[in-house]
Amino acid sequence: MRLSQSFIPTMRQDPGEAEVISHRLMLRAGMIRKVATGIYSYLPLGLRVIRKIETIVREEMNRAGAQELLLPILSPAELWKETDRWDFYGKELVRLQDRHERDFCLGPTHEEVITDLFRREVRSYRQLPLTFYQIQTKFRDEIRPRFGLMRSREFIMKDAYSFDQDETSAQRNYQRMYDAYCRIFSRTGLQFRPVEADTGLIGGISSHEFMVLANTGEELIVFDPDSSYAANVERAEVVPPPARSPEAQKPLEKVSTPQTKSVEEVSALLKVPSNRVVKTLLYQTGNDEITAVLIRGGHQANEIKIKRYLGLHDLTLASPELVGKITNAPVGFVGPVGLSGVRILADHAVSTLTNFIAGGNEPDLHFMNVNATRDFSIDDIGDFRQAKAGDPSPQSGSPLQTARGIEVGHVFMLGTKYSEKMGATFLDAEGQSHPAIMGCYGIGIGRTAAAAIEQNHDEKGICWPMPIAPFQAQILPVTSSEAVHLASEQLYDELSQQNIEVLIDDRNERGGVKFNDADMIGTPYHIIIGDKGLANNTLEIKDRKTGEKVLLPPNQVADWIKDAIKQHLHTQS
RNA sequence: CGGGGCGUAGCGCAGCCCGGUAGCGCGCCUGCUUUGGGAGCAGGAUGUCGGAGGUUCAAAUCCUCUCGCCCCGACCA
Repeated sequence: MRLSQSFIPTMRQDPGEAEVISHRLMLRAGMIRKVATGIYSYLPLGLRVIRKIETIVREEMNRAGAQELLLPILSPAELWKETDRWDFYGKELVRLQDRHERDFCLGPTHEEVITDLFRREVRSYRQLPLTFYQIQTKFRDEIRPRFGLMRSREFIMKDAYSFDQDETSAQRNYQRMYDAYCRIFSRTGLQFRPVEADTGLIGGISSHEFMVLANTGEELIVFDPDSSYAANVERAEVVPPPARSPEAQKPLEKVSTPQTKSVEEVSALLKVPSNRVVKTLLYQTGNDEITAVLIRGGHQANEIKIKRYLGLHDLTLASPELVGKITNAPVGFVGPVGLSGVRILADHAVSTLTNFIAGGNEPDLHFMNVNATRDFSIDDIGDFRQAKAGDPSPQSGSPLQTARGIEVGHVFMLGTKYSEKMGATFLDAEGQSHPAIMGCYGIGIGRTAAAAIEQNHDEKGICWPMPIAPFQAQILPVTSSEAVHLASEQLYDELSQQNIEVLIDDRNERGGVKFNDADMIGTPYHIIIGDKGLANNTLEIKDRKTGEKVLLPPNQVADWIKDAIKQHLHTQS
């Protein structure tokens, strides 16, 4: 392709609107332009990357036995009402009416539509298993779209849905998708890690997220350096600490703690390590129901675990007013001693403590030497805190490490949630009717492109991994002599004929401009053609990522490039 | 939705506090010279100052309302 005739509007300056690297570089390299918050146009260069990722996804989905189809973007409210998601999905679901005032929504995901298709068409276990996928534009009216394609409202997603007749087969299908995802992300050339993920209220079976590792990632994951264990912190299990031989219980004591609310303040004032202080969080878990959760100092409550334990999908901390009503104390002085009419949950780490410090339920008061059972009673003990670096791995016991990641894919066992509600059943060999067992599997295509940039860039621009680079090689005629022009055109023809995706910068620009644009666009190989080199009968090939330079006679360049590309595509698949 | 900030030329910004009719850099157009890491000189074009209303002889500037955008917290591919 000729740069002079291409619409690749690069920007010299950083646009003010963009904060994260991938967003900035996508704008500056002329890949995308914003239309409205969280809504972008894909310009030619950006679309090429999107298409490359889609191609890899498509190939691997097909290889895994999934069949491509395309569902409508608009879907009727009736389907969503069947699963209660019309109400449950909330404001994220964009609703609209047609001219007859019938309700529709823009599909944020397609369980309802695909399940509807299934129930209309599939009757027998002989037709199973089935896995469908599509690559389609989704719309979710995100609370806060940001970071360009990383979290947009309109986005391209590959979503797949599997239907199986029994657990075993469903598990096999899940594994097949899991493996396909591993191949997909390996092939994109990205560093990634599958991690155990929260299954939410649907509960149970399995869910994994695929994280592209990047310091700017929004997700925090923990992993075990000595085993395959890795999990989203939201999900990561905390192993209960070993029981300690209890200290002798000391008498309960009141201490005055004016103005000391946080665990840090209390531990500083009383000169006691923070791991002997217990914080008491009050959650409003029903209209008239309050649940207290006890977490040790230095630990963080994990609301997802608490929600799961309580079987709730909303959990809100009690308001300061409410806290005052229940405890006669402001927030910061709440404790379990003397707390009445409140269910008390304790994290494992709290349950093994003796003689700890807790709020006194009066202003400016704490208790010392609190002991469960003697001073108050715990209703339930469980895993209610967030895992952190250094916690023992559930698999090997080694200290867990943390990393940041960008969630680019998610595989999820749905079970029969949708098939039951929507009556998507089949008849087994005995003529018995069963709901199909479903799984769903998503990949954010645009987010994958963004994640690739987060992971592969330097101060000059993008360094695309070969498999998803918009072009494989870029020719930079860097002086304006006729000889350079001829050599460039000749090489361009040669590479094009060999099906190399080559971009030639045939603009009437100075060398510096071409160098900088090429670096920003991030084509893996730059072929620099100038009078200096031609005088020695050489062209210069530069590896964008490593900066390594190779000088070669013009007639050897095409072969060299071809080999290099082959190697890149090969080693990464 | 809560908190913070910003809307002035295609892009990045100054001007606003203290009202007097809009400026800088980059880009763009023309010409000449240049041409291996964002060229030089000369000339030129470009603005409903986000929108509406108000105060005033006079509003980018002050007041009210509104719309849009960005950043920080609760969602998810």
